[in-house]
Amino acid sequence: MVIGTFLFCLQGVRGGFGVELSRVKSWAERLRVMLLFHGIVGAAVLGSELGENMDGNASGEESVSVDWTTDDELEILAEPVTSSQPKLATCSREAIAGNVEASSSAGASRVKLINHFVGMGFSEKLVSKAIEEHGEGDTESILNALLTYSTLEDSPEQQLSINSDPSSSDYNETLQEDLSDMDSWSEDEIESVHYVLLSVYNLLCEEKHEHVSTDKRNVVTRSQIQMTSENDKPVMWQPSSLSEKDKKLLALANMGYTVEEASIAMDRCVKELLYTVMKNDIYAYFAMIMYMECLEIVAKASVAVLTDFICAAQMAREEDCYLLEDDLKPKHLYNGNSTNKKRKFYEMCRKKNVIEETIRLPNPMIGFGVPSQQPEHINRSLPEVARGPPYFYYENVALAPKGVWDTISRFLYEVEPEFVDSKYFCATARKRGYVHNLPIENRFPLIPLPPVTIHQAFPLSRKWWPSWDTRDKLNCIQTAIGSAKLTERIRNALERYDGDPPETVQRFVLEQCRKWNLVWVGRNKVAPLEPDEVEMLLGFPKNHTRGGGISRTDRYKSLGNSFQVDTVAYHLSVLKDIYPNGINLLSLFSGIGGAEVALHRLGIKLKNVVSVEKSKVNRDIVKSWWEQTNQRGNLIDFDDVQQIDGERLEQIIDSIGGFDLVVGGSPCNNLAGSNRVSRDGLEGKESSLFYDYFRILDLVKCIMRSRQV
DNA sequence: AAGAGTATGACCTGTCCC
DNA sequence: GGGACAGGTCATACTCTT
Repeated sequence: MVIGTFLFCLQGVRGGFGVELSRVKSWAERLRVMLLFHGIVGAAVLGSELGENMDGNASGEESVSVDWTTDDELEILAEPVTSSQPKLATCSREAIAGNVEASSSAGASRVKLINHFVGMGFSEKLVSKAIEEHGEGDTESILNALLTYSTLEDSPEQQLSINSDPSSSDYNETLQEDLSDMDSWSEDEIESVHYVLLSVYNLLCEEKHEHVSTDKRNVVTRSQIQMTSENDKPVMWQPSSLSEKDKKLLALANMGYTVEEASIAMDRCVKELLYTVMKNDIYAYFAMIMYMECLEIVAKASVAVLTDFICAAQMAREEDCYLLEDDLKPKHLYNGNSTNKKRKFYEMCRKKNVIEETIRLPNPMIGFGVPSQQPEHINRSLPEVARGPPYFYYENVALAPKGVWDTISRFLYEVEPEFVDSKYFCATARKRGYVHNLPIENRFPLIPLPPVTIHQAFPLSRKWWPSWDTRDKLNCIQTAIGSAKLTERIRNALERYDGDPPETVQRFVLEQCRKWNLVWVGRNKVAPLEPDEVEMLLGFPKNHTRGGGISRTDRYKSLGNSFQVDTVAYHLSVLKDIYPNGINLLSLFSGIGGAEVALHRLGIKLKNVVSVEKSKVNRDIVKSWWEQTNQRGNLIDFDDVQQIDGERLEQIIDSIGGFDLVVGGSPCNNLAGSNRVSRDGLEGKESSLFYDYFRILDLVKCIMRSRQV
């Protein structure tokens, strides 16, 4: 049974090395099956989320438009629900539960209890037996009994008898197919896959021990695998399949490391990589991609890399504790010591070429060109799957933690991000990455061209601008402004001197001016930008965010989170010729409507705009702008991207005839360098909404494709 | 209660120098 | 090549004021 389940998964592992969507989707189901099978409740929730997130249908029904079951899944789903195999039971929990309910003559509570355990992956027969032995009241004893039964069934002899059971012939066929497929695997491939799956499994067991007592289950630990005496042979792992690992351990031992050190290092190598995958709140696609990366990395890991891990492990041991040994809370990845380790880990991997070279930011940051400058070489070829319609346009901060843009690009159909600093368009810097499938020829800028220097933007400030402040561009506009206390301190520091202040004072003042984007508004007086000045710099109409119940602080916040309109408009300008009659726009994370304003200013008619924005204040700003600009199209707004599921999208697409453009800049909170508290990367609370952008975009593509057929 | 003010680093990159 | 250094960053949590 266990062998079958693992082989079932292994087949997926092998198929999952690429990023082809159907394989990833297939994988999610496989992982869910594995997790459910092992009764790891919390992790199984993750597994089930994988499926739900993929078709955007939380009810668990298959979306018409998304076919994420591959042939082999369909085969398994078709298997009889009365099979005694937990693997089968987990494929359709609802179906099984219904079957159990219908066939059982027990009372309601008993049916519920049976459903509960069947839903965890145990067969109805075993569950009934366990309940009879332990009564309905003691669920823990029932669970332990079920786990014990499973352990007994896992022995090869038992496995044989189960497989010979006529009622499980379908399962038998599947298993044989899996086995035959394995014949074509290389030894290294099998070894790597075994090893990683084992690590995932053990890690899950460690993390979830509060739910399931591991000592009563057939958990094969690393120590068990290393046992070589006859009595201690692992139940489910053939020693031959681990020879490569043993060779590595031996090589490390020969280099003077103890077997324990080598073993721990190998464990940590995988655990470090897999840590992110194991958090329950992580989104499915990311988890799957990370998982596949782990497999690849470990498969490629050389002895030299592992020696580095031993060094890291030794260093870690000298310190208080290692995050993955003692505490698996996410925050530990982002505090002092662990971040250093993480960095060391990445550095080591990069040195050893274990991790592929990450996307690097261009210098100058002009993407595929800005009005005043063109890069020397443009190498742009879109993968077939990425081509529109619909066109898509995704934006986020360029200076995100390492690896974030690689992930974003990988999800968005392997399209290379275009990194552009808005200082080439206006008087303020704004380094952003844009992933889009738009043509890049024949772009044109918005007219009139905005001021591109501070003095052009704020001519009145020239009078007060000291010669030693050499700035001609402002830094990135953020969500908070410099305080009055700070500007007062600066004034006090400068008023002590008649002429130019000493260099130390100049340096202090300049540093603060750069940090807080202060401009000179009088003799010795600096001040933060006013909200309307920020609106102008970012390309919005004056007073765009003013009034209607929005506070000054909120204006800064909304503007700080917005697009730079001229930059975005330059990229979107190519749509004007493609859609002379206007476009249907899906705008996710609309904010104050940067994309809408850009398209409007380009003269591209907005036929139907579906706008999704959480902040009511921002939604009101867009609504107000929509009315003031006398738009003739329809503005439909939603407040949460997670409400947008396949069904709703189908309705919208059927009524408006499809989207021409899907725009979105997902939250950057957990990516932005200014965040000192929760710069958690793409898996952060807000920034993980990127996966909703991808989910919705992918749904739109699928639905529109299905409508064309 | 809402708005405004304030203190709170770390990560990443580029540059310089040895 | 690598170490030191400088600059820049779509923020957050708490406290104070109105």
